[in-house]
Amino acid sequence: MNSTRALEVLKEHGYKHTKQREKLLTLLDQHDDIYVSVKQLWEEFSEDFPGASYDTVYRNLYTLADIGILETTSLDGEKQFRFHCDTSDHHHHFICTACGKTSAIHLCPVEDVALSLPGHQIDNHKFEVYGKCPACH
Amino acid sequence: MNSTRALEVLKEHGYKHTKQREKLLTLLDQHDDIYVSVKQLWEEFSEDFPGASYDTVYRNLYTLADIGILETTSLDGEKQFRFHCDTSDHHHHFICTACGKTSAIHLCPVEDVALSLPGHQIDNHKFEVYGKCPACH
DNA sequence: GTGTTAAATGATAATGATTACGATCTAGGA
DNA sequence: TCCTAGATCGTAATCATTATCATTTAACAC
Ligand SMILES: [Mn+2]
Ligand SMILES: [Mn+2]
Ligand SMILES: [Zn+2]
Ligand SMILES: [Zn+2]
Repeated sequence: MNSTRALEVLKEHGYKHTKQREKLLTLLDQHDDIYVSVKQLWEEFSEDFPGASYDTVYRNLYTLADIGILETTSLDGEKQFRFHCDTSDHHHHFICTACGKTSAIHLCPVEDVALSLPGHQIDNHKFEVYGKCPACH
Repeated sequence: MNSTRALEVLKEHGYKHTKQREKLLTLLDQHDDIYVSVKQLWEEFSEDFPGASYDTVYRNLYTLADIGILETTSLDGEKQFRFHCDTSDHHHHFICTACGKTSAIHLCPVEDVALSLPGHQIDNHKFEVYGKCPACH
């Protein structure tokens, strides 16, 4: 996923094309494969839009996540955002706790787990590996 | 882990035996294998200690987690606590989103993942499966 | 291009979880 | 019993998230 495609998806969902959304998507493009917090995006956003409402950044990030453009995780009780992966296969991520950079993990144990939990209805799951990426350690 | 053993561990770490801590551990005993929020524990706690400080419950839960008596997770941005499992084997949990009840998952993919991530330093990982337990669905 | 309108933004405040702090109380040892 | 470090209480600060409403603007019809 990238900002150009994201603007199309926004339009498909009936959302307007605003300067603010374009800027936000550009920022997300610059953090490719990296989880970024609302606060950091708002700070970078504010350089172009001084006095921008925090809520505008916050609300748009949640909108983008809602329609599948972004994916999210929570680190230290703070929500983080990044473009949704393009690959069609189900996978998970290694997340660098220093820079937020992610690496794909093409291995998911949830199918095997389901077999070992008879009577349980599995709705979703979370598998994340944390550490330092090659550049950070 | 249970309240009796927990009181011993507290003493081993130089913490005092207080009525409040005893009550808190009793409450945790009553929620065996179930994740409970600070708020819920504080409400139950307040029945015996009207006007109890929220901070007392909160601080003690974090103390107990620090010294390995409790384990924690975060659901909807709210921290949840339960007694640490007695089993010595590394494992993960299915968590019922209706009642908090957990079931052990004796399967961890992190070793295999490490092999597929050369150059990455792996510090920790999270694997949780969510859904409805047999009693709730 | 002009006007219309629903959506988006800005400004600000409310909420809820977490954390901090000083005064008071108390467990546990001398 | 007395002393004191640690624990609790009462209260407030902090931080992320969410809500509200007046103002602005993108998209569309004319
Ligand atoms: Mn990916
Ligand atoms: Mn367990
Ligand atoms: Zn998976
Ligand atoms: Zn594991």
